[in-house]
Amino acid sequence: MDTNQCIFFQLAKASQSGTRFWNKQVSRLGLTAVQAMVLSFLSEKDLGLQVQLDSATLTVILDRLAKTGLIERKPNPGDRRAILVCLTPAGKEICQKVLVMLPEQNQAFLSPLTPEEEMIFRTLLKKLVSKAK
Amino acid sequence: MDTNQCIFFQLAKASQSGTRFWNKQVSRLGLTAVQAMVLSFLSEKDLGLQVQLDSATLTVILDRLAKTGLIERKPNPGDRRAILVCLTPAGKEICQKVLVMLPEQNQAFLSPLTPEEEMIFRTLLKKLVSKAK
DNA sequence: AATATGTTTCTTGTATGCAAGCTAAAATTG
DNA sequence: CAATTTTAGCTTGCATACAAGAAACATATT
Repeated sequence: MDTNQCIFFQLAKASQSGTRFWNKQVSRLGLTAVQAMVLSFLSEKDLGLQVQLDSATLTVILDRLAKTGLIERKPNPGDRRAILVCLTPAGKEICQKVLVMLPEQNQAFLSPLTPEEEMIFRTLLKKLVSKAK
Repeated sequence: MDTNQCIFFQLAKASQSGTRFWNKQVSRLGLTAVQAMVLSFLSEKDLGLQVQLDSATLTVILDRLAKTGLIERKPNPGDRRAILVCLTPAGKEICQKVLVMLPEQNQAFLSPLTPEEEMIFRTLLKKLVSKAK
């Protein structure tokens, strides 16, 4: 079997290609690809639980976002183990910009595919991952 | 736009899912996912140029493979800047096992898709990445 | 031959990603 | 209600990923 045909390899390279693409855009805001993603998740729900990031990874990313003054950790009144991750005013401002760029850059990256192909691709991607252990 | 629908995010998670899957298999050989991939590339051509890895990244990976005695760096007679990466006997042995596992585990990971869907998926994946900047 | 330019590898520094293990605080159970 | 188990976040240690740049060597040009 040709190693280039390895699906693990291909997915990794596709992911890297997408991350590089997205990274170029958000680096103008002083953010990394993952940081921008975390910010946009924060704008949706107050919790970063959707991020599917390891808690160890998320801790460090939040550290950096806190250091640059975009988020704040606040105590959670209902559960003293937990924290509330809140956007600062500066964080809200940048987050707005990210939310504008997100659909634009998704479109741009997906432009090699026709709308129909995009839909099929997204469907198959979801099907593949949802059943993976 | 729902951040979960972000293609960069989805590709990253699909890639991580695949890497975790493959990692579980090759960890029994004492290898990481990337190390196993590099070894299988070495078995094809003498050069690791197909790996599409940053030279900085590759250097460290080769360091680890050399430390565990699976590869050796040899001087390249034709170009004194370059090196030849060679499999040691131990490296060849493990590489054989990797090459057996590779198609098996590809099949296993892709099992949520029908053969037809798999073909479409691979085609679209290639189309997407080949035109990405 | 001497200079300029390009190439190959390595080094350094920064940023994820994850396993393993810790602590404090909940939630559960007897 | 006291003992056990679970959970949320953090720390540490290791393994990619990549930008930037250094060092050594090769190639092209003059």
